[in-house]
Amino acid sequence: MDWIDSVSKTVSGNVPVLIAGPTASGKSALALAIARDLGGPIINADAMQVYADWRILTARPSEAEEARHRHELYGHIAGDDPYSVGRWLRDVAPYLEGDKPAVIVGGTGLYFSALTDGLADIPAIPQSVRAKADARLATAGLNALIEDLDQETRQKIDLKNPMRVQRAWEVSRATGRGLAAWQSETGAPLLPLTQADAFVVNGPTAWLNDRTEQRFIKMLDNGALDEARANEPGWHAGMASAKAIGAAELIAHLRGEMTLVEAQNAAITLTRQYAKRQRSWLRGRMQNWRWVDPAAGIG
RNA sequence: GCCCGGGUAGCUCAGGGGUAGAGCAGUGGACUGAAAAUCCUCGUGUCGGUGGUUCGAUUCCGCCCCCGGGCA
Repeated sequence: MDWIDSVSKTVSGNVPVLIAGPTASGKSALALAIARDLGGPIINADAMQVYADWRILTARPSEAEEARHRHELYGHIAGDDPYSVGRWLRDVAPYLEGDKPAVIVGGTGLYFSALTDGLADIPAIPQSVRAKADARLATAGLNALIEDLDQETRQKIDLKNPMRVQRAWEVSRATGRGLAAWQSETGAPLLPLTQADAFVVNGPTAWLNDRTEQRFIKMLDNGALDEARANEPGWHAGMASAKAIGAAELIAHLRGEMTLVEAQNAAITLTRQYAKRQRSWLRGRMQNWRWVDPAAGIG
């Protein structure tokens, strides 16, 4: 009996199953086994796998896999359509109701935390406000954005982080209220942790790093370059799906700006760094989840 | 064999008589709508070896070893 069977046995079958973990940890295989047992759909909780254009590069389930079992929220968003945690929460909500429990699996810690801890009910920010923020940042600088914030928000966020500052600025500009005020009114979560079977799949760093490397090589074998070739014509670095690790590198290679080996090495390093950030999030915020180590057996 | 350049952190390299520093990699962390994003923290290493000069050498000098390039 392998680790997947061991873990599957501990699932109650009455509540949704959550499976988080760093890339290449083996969480998809666990999700498939559990979903088959329970009969419910597999729901994506990965910020990049929602995009349609990089199936191979983002390690999305193949068409064959999707034919074998029901998968939702995979590749349902166009690559140039900005997505967000908020949209994801609205997307998952219907699947929490089914009579057969859903298995929600992915590597985006923020999505899971928003699901089980709640997310402030802030209206969507119009593109025009994002554009204004971009312009102000470019011409007046980060400090100008910071000066526009209310005191409470200024104390709450990381002022050295341009994205956090810009987000706060956009919220205040678009809604007339500070981000901190909104967040202090965060409502109850859609799915409290107590009403789910939650697992973190994680192995030793060296084991994970090795799998990360093997997996990228496998992606190339599976046609990642053809995928890049297909995406190249309309591709631009600013589009939402361009953040998929390896996308910019493969495109650069196709355009003759780097060798395939360079592209591969860069992508592998980027993936390793990403997995480290994932581990950091999981260790910090998923202490109450059940930790499973595929390299050692059940945790 | 001779001449020139170089041998300094895992890698690429800067520095320079008072025992050394950046970038990258790596580490730990933060993160409530861009999150595969974004941001913060952490740098002792026989400064190739060995003799000498000096109060003191990784830094100057001699010899040796290795790597480039050039001349034969």
